Amino acid sequence: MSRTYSIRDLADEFDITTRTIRFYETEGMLNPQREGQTRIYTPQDRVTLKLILRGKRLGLSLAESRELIGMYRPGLEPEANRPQLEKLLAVIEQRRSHLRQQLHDIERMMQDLDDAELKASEALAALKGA
Amino acid sequence: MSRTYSIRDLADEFDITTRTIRFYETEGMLNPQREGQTRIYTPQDRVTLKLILRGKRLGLSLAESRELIGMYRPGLEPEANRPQLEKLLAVIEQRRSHLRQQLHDIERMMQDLDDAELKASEALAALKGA
DNA sequence: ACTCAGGTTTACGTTAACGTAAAGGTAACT
DNA sequence: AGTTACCTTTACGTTAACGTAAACCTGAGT
Repeated sequence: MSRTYSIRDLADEFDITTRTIRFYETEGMLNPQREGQTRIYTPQDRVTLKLILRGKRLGLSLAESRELIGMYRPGLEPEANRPQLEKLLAVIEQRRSHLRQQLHDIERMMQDLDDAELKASEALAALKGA
Repeated sequence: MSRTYSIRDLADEFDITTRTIRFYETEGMLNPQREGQTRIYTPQDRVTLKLILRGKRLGLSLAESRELIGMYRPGLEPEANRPQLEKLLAVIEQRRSHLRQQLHDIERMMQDLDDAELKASEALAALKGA
């Protein structure tokens, strides 16, 4: 019922190359259906791709993204066993702490940029005045 | 007057290898003094290194960090010319927008992690109950 | 004199994440 | 039939940011 996407559809929407999408497939992150040779992507695939790219923007490796994305795949061993789940929680906590560190860095960086911008525009103003 | 640092001091403090520090030097980001062969680092150098690493945590390339750090070097052409300053402001604005995007991504990621954590601990609880 | 723990240069190796051809299939115009 | 516009696989190339190893110096301790 729900619509499907060509590889170009997704490449254009997310502003990446088709090569990139095929690469993610060889890395086992996507498994599109085939119509003959041609790849056909479901909305599910599209969501997965979106998650990969979001992770990428945050500096995660593909391997790391794969770990996190694994959790969003329903029906992939619903009765996951305890050790796996516990490891999962650990990963989550570690990731969260990483994000906190990033937030902190961003705050300080923003502050530094404020200072820099101030200095720069002051210097510009001084030049105009001269 | 102010103290100095050996390459090991800095490597230990920031938990990186000496190779990394030397690499940053060949990339023109550090210029320590020499005492014979041996490198001697000033507090200034230490700050520069700190900025490099902060940028790295945020996913900046060394080239990008170098651009930003250039602004913090006092006495390096105090009467910087207009085009340079204007480009600088542009870089800052672009960087700021990138950081905003990252903040957004982090928020959504955190939210997703919240959901995932909930699911995981629910699954764990269910297992314990069984 | 010897060792040893630091430092140094030089240079080749490595990994991730794709880029970039090359060579070819297929469906649809014209 | 020819060209256009997609898609495909295969495979070698590339860049950043270091790792790793070899071969060497050098001052401090024994």
